Amino acid sequence: MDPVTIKDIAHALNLSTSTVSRALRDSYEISPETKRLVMEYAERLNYRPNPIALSLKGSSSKALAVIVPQIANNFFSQAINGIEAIAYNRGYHVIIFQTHESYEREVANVQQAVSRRVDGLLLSLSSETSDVKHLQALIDQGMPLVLFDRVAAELPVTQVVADNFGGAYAATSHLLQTGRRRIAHLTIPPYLSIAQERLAGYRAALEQYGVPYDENLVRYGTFGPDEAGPLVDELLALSPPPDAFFTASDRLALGCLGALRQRGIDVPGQVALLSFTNSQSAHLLNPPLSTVTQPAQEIGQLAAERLIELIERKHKSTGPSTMKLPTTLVVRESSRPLAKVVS
Amino acid sequence: MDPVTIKDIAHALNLSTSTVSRALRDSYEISPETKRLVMEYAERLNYRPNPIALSLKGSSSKALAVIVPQIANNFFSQAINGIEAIAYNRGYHVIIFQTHESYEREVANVQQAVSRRVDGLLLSLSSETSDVKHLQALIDQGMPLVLFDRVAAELPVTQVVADNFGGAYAATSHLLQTGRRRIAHLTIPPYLSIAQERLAGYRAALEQYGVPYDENLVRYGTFGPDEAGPLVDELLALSPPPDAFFTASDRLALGCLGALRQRGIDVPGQVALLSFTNSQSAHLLNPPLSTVTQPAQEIGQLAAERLIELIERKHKSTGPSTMKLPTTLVVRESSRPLAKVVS
DNA sequence: TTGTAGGCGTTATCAA
DNA sequence: TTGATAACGCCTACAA
Repeated sequence: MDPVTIKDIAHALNLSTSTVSRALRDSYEISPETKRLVMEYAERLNYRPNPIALSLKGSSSKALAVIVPQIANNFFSQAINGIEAIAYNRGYHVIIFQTHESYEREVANVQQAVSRRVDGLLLSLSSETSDVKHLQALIDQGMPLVLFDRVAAELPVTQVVADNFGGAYAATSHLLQTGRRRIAHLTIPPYLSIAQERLAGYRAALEQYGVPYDENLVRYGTFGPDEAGPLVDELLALSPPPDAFFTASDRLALGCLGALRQRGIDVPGQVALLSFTNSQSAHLLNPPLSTVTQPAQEIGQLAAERLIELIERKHKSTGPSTMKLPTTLVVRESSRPLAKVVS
Repeated sequence: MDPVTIKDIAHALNLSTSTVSRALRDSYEISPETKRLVMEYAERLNYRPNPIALSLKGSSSKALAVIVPQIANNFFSQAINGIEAIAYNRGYHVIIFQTHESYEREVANVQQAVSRRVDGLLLSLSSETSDVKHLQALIDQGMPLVLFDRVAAELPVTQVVADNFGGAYAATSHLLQTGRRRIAHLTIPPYLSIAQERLAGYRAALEQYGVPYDENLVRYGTFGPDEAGPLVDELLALSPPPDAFFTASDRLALGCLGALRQRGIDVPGQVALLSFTNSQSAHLLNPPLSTVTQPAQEIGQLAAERLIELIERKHKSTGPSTMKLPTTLVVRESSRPLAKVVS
């Protein structure tokens, strides 16, 4: 049972394809009688316009591309969730691409998305990406584009991010307030906008408390497997060693916590641990992990909304802007009451 | 800068579109000289065939649809990861659809996938789905289809699953071996194949140990938020109350653990907890959670491999089959050494 | 060895 | 109010 086409309907009803096409789109130039006939028949045969043909014809494809480094990552899977929710409501489909943190794959994915004639792109940069010419080209072509989370401020497009500076500032401040002075920062590759902002927030808090910045305390992970252990060892070998860890991701936090416990270090007695995270089980960890949470789903939703706005009324474009969503600091150290601070 | 088409190349080189088309496909009937000319020019202009036109033409679209209940779920995001890896290597793209556990959306998504002319579908049933006519129709149309994880044995298609029976049997046996006798089973909706198989494994282990099956000890969740608490309360109100919980998912395990701790119940002293899970941090929980792990990524990979096989050589189809991948029981109770049992 | 024509499903333009 | 035709980008008989 091949899909029903306009041609089938035209044939069956002894009409021309153009008449059927117009009837289906409820055109004013078709008689009510013909419309009824066509509509009913189409309904009965469960006619669905072929989106491929529509795309080829040059109108919209009703598809959005989402390009992320990794799906199997709480932040991104939650963000995609938000994107998909909005897209679905507005009649768009979502085609997902993963870059696996590779610049090459990012470029290839962008090309593919374009040749698939998506109506717009949502993108979060790979950690390898420092050159954004491929995105500039996209913008020059007039392709609707919204960046989220890992963005490139120099690009004239809408960007949706969490308040990474504020979150890192709040996190570091909290550690300082509870008496920590040697705060290690275990973070993600330094090209990334979010890494830079978090580092800036961390430094700002240190400065505020008159604690000198020590670059030895900052280490960059690479998304490799089991990378936290060695980095933790390096940090513990410093003298004096850190009395707190501020990590920039779920993965680093879990790796760090595992490494610390394996080495018999009391958390948070000897060393405190606080992390950016989107994991659902931070409060069930041993010890419960204090966290800075990004509103992943909301970021996805907002980004998708902006993109669809851009697509559907390119003319009255309000121009690019950067949207910062607040992060939430949740303190879960067993010794103190549960507290929330919104940055 | 509009994308370059065959027509552009033909025009520039004073050739016909068919000659260019054939030259690009390295057809034997084109002179080496012309081929070189065309190839070089195409290269220079960075020509890429328009996949939309190709799809419309009726050949393959080089796209696969993946339909899952939820992306923001460790099992599925890891499975998609595996799918995407295989698909990418074989030159396919992945279009992802979420059903949000809704039968209606599942049907709609299948339709959409078909009208997007995907070359094949990978699907994991929604928890609402009991009627699989929409899939039977797909099969009748000759559309390549592979089911994974949540499958429907009655459909004559390739199915890729974890050994849910074996995993549940191993898990329950372990709890019985450690002296538990009132083992509650907190699981997912009963329509799902995996729920049934896990229940069967649970029952088989009980029988093996001569422990009578008590249906009061089995409760079904519905993927709602915060649903574990009430279910845990109901179970604890039984007399005698359970001395162990065997949960069927990450979500239920975390909900259950949270509920138990909130109620001041010692885990695993008073009540043991063991779960099917794909979370990365089970060993960092308090207490470390013993788990049965599904090879999510491998399931995705295998399913994608099978699907692509099906697509690329429909003729010598080897017929539908069910593939069961082993699960792994990891015991992490603080009182005993780390052990692994493969089912 | 190369070119011409038709078609995939749809819409837009122009004619009837 | 309806129909014929061309076009989107590509491929493939069939003709030259």
